[in-house]
Amino acid sequence: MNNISIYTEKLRESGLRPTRQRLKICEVLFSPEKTFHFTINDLSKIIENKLNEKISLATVYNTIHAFKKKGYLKEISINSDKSYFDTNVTEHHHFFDEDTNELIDCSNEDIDSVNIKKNITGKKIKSVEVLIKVATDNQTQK
Amino acid sequence: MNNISIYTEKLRESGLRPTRQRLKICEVLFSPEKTFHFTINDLSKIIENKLNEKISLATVYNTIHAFKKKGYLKEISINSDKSYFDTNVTEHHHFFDEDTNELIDCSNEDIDSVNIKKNITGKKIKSVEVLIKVATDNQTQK
DNA sequence: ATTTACATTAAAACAATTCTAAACTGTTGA
DNA sequence: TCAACAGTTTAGAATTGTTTTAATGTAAAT
Repeated sequence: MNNISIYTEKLRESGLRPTRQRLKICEVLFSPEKTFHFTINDLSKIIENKLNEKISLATVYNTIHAFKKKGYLKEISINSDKSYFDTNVTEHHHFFDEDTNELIDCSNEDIDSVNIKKNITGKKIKSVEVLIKVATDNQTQK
Repeated sequence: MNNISIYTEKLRESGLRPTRQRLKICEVLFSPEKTFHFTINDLSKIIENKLNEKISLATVYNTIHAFKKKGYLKEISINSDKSYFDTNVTEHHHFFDEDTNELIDCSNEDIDSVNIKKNITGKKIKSVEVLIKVATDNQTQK
């Protein structure tokens, strides 16, 4: 199965037809061997610059949201001014570098599993994620 | 020391003069015995309804940001569409109820301390916070 | 081919936040 | 006392990220 058919499959699974624009989006999201974080704006710029294709923002938003809903992408809230998405959809932790505003995956082996002793009555735990804020030593906490 | 002078002190510490409007904001933020979470909009509404005072949004934003900068408030990012602030400025964890969009403090005794085995080179850990998303059992993960 | 459902797009609408410029307030010092 | 000043408040404008709209375009199914 080549990449195009993988992308087509993912799009169909997400309830979307495989159009030229959407396949370009897939190319950016799913061809790199490493997972990564991005904003809609980042993604838009990458497509425009590297792939020489101008896709309207509305299409990008629609596609990203469909992928998120299906579970092919995951949204991460670090600061409130924009949304970050993660191509790593497994439950995992993050470092956030306050100097550079960079978000870095934290491998699950690098952190002991978190033990929660008490839960909210009548509720089930859906996810447990740790955010570790880091900065150079002289930096004050944000 | 009565409340007003505490508020005056906090404002001065944050580089702000104690004006009528700002004291009203302090009254909402710092008089309750329990810490709580709020959005700028919440705060604005509370002041308008309960305290019978209409304060312009710009003033609310400025004051809140000065308090945040000084460390009297803390910003929490849960979802990207709005900013939540917390009057509990200690390092602590949260439950987030996906059914109600409610943010609930998790007492430090209810969770074992998180052990991070590996850090980012050249960086110092500024904070480690856990976010536990919960929902009723039949709910799917967001 | 024609029909139909879905897609793309630019532009408008929207919501949260920030900025601006004018009016206001309180303090200071002639 | 009151003029001058520094800091404040405010409404409204501007900005930014996101969503909606409505017109046009495209592809699949009959």
